[in-house]
Amino acid sequence: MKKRIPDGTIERLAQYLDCLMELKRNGRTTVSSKDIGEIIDINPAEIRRDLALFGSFGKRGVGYDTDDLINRIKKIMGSDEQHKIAVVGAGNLGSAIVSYGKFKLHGFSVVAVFDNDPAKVGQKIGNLVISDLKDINKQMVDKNITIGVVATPPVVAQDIADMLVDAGARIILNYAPITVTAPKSVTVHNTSPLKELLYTLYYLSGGGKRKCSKAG
Amino acid sequence: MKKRIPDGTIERLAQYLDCLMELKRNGRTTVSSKDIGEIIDINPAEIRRDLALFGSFGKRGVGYDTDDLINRIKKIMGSDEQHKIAVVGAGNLGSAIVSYGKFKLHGFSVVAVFDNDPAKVGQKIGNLVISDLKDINKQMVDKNITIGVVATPPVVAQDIADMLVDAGARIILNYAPITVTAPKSVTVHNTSPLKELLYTLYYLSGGGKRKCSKAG
DNA sequence: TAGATTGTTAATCGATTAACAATC
DNA sequence: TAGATTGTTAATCGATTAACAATC
Repeated sequence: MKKRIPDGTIERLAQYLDCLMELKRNGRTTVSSKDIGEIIDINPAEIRRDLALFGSFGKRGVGYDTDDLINRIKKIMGSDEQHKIAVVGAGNLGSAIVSYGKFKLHGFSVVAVFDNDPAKVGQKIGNLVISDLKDINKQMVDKNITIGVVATPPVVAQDIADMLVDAGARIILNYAPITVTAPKSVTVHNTSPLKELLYTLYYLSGGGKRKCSKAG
Repeated sequence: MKKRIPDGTIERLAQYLDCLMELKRNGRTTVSSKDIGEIIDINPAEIRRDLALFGSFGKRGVGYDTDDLINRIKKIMGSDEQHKIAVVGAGNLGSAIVSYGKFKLHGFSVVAVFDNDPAKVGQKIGNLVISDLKDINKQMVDKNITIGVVATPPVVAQDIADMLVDAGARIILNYAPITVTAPKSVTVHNTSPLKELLYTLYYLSGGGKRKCSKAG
């Protein structure tokens, strides 16, 4: 099982998981690669091949046990464990992320929000109290937070990312409209509505026709 | 020039553009594929190959004229023209998107925000007045809006997407935590913080080490 | 001219798909 | 047993990289 895992496989795994959880809610106890493939428009052979990279989870002639496969994929992705998130920036974007409901389903929970605006510190988003940015180090260490979300204006985004890394973040998810960097040991994901728009735009302006739902 | 353009090329084109605009701000009037490649960590041959799909924009022995290449790529992507955006949902997420500063640089402008909450209609986000959702059709047609952004709770996201399509949207950018669909003639991009997190998570939990900045 | 860098062809690499024996 | 579907190998397809002649 020490094969190299393609990036594409990881993206698809997240899709399979989403699809399986939906099927589970609908009461399906067993699924085949054909079922999944039809729903998310992926070749069944590719699904089996992706899964085979990690082991052999199905029953020939039958398919996969929905529950079992969900747990397997969660284990592979690491979303079987609890992961704690700190959000920096309590503006509109930060508030939206804190309130985002689907994290819990996948073992993520936002346990801290920081801002440097004294007017905001002490206020609440949902039932989470906004903390002063200067407490970031202490709180992240105390609460064992591994994921940092940057939701600040672009000028300070890199500084915030650095602070998060110093405080022990292993993943940085940056929503500020600028690319931030971090040491190799930290996984940085720079998201931006702009990139997504530019990407889709090409297909609008005569470029081509296609299904469109990339990770990210 | 009627080659099939790989999806990867389109993603990279957006990266090149970002990089070139940065270089331009720094006063660079000429760049080589090697320069760009070093900055964004992409093989120079791949950059030249990507560009060659659309024409021949450089000077041998010299490189590319920064301004010229920016304009070429903008033209290819369609971001040389003005594109109008309507945002549905004037909550935290919608507000964040409306306030997002980098759109203008690339020819996008948010020209309408809708909500169905009477308390919000008439209020302002920045200097844009929130309109009643029932005016969506009229406004989108009148203003010739082609891009619709869904920033609503998940339960209504699909309905909103349908309304946007009816009103003439050619691109739907969905930020609600559910997958929405649309007719083939419309490009849908479903974004979700969750997908991004799941994707990066794998690399945290022992999966692998990598640079990480996919489109979207 | 000598040096640099393009545009493009050919070689490599990796990912997707088809096919099928194994087996439930 | 007959039908279905897996796991996996082999074939296909596409994308990346290396190499280099063209040329600024």
